[in-house]
Amino acid sequence: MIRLQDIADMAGVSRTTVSNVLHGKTKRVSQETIDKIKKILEENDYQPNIGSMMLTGKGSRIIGFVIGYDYTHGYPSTMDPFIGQLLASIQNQAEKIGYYVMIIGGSTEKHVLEIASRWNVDGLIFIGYSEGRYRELRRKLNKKAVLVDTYTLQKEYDYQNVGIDDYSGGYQVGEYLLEMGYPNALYVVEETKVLANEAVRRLRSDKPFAGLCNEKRWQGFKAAMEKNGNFCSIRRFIVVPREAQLRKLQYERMLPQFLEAGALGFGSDYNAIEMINFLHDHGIKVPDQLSVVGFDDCMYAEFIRPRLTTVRQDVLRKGITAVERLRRMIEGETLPEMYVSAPVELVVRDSVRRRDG
Amino acid sequence: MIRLQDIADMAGVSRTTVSNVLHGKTKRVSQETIDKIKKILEENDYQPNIGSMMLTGKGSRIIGFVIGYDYTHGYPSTMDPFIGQLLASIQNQAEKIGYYVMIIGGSTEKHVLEIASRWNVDGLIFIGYSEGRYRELRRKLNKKAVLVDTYTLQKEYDYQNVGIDDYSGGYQVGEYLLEMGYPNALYVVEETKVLANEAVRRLRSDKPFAGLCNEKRWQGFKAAMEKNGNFCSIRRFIVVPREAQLRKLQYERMLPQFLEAGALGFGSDYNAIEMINFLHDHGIKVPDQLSVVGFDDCMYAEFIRPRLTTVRQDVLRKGITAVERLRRMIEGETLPEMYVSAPVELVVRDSVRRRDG
DNA sequence: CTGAAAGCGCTTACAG
DNA sequence: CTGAAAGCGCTTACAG
Repeated sequence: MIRLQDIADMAGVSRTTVSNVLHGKTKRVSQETIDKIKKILEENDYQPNIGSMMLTGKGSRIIGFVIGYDYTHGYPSTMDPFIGQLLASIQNQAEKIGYYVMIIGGSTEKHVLEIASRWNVDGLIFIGYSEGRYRELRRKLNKKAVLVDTYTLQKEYDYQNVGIDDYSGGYQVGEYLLEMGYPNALYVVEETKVLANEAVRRLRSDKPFAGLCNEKRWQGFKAAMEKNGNFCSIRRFIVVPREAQLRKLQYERMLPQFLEAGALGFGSDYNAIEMINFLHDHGIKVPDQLSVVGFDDCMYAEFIRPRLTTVRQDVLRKGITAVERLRRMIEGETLPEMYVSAPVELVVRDSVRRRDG
Repeated sequence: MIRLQDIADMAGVSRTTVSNVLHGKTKRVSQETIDKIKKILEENDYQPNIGSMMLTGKGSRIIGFVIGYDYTHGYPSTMDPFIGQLLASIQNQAEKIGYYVMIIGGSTEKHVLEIASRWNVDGLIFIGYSEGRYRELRRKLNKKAVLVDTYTLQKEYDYQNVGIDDYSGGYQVGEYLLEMGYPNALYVVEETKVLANEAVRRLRSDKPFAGLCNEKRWQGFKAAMEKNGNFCSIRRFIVVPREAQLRKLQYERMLPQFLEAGALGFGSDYNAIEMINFLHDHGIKVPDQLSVVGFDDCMYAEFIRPRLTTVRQDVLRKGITAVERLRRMIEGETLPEMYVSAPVELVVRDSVRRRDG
């Protein structure tokens, strides 16, 4: 490794001057010296030692990617195509702007805290964190942060939310199913820690609330269903267990109810695909006997037969935006808006059939 | 953050002594002092500053996870369920033993080199690297390394390969298809950089070779097909493009050939699933008209209809083993074997039908 | 048995 | 306009 000292030697100046040029503190350095040093820096592809940077409190250029849940759909989270794609996108963008991504298994706050302070990360990106959980952490950790797919009520400017317009996504699903003749369609979502606790309580009271994306989706769905003056009861919001076996059991129990409703909106493609196969195994034809809509438009949505009607979100863009916003915060900018929501779009394929008469 | 100095102050000793206790250099420290210091260390949950550790050349506790390809199946690699699961497993295990995982987009060697030396990583885990590419890197970078799913011919002890028994996997597929009445089955694999270049050349000459897992699988497949004295030509090894559109074109072109063969073994579940749907769209029934076998047993293998017959590999275990071996190398152990291959097992489901007569 | 001191590669307030 | 020196938190050879 080439050191600052080496550069200084080559240029015939002191380390101080090189450092000053490096940091743009060039007010009182001659143009000649600047040019000379810059050239040498270039030629030698100088990279400051990270250990030193950390020690001198100049940040680490590390972005911690905190995954708030260990398992989704009963599999390790990073297996989830959505998380995988998001991570790919974040990693890619970070690399482009000279940051490094360190993965933090975020299931326990203590752990996040420990890694973040030990590594002196410059910023954090959270996925799968509720506002409450984040605030808990926030009190003990003063870092720039971007939350992905978390909805907040309070207005604060030390963190940001990057998401998609989940409400609109849910709304589009609701509207479409209504139009296709399913005024009693259900909305099915996999349980998260949040949903399992406080959120459900708040949901039951039909009051406005914040939480994870799935709840927003339901709210949109509900609003669409109610647009002609009908009431869409909270009972049509079905929360199913995270564990695959238990989920299957619940599906079996609720099958008559599903068939009566005629159509199901899902919070994820994964669950929608799972349902399509579950129904296949029970001799029930999709969409002839039951219509199904997903969310995400993951790569398997086009694979499954019938091809899945779903809501497309641009995960790659989400990752890029998250990194970009975080970078700006790290560099000291104050961003005007708290939320960034990318638009979503219903992709109609073959898993919904218009109800007769 | 609590510093070494703070601990020393509390114990009423010097930093040196604390450091000595920390590193087990306790030959000439009184038991009393040791106990006292250890207790304080515990109580304060002391964690040495990483920047200092890096600066004093004591390693970084970083494991670089190098992903050798940007895209698989035309999607970002970390979206691939296999990579995702492997990453999850590595991350988990690393966290358990106090290491940290940094992702390195490994498509260019220069980049890997730069990050590895700048961060002074303790070790590297490579996925999707050919032996040739790794050796190239190896000359400029002296780090402990574990290669996942790369097969090597040379015997060296400064790196390790962790894989599954791909040969056996291919063999099991070949044997099964033979037994089910398909002596002319084909083996279909997605192109990699290696396959596109040197390996194909070597393959054509039917000589022994090293490369990525897919080639081993084909070798096993071929051996099984040849066990009754028949010859299995290299022409039955079909390499298809990485780009989805091109792949589809090739499938269309080769469809008559596929149907004549009656059965296809695939190098990955992804490609097998893709084929099942491709066939569905062309009105061809699986397994009635064409039998299909996958590889990996990913979570979608049970989802697709017909459920996919495939080779199961234990990806989680692979990740754990990779980290464990790397740790031992980092700690200075010399490991006796170069290869670790986990066994694989054919999982028979519904995508192969016995050929009549 | 224990501690003072030098050094890792950088930054920055300060002196010239 | 430029550089000598102190300091970040740790390790380690060395002196006592």
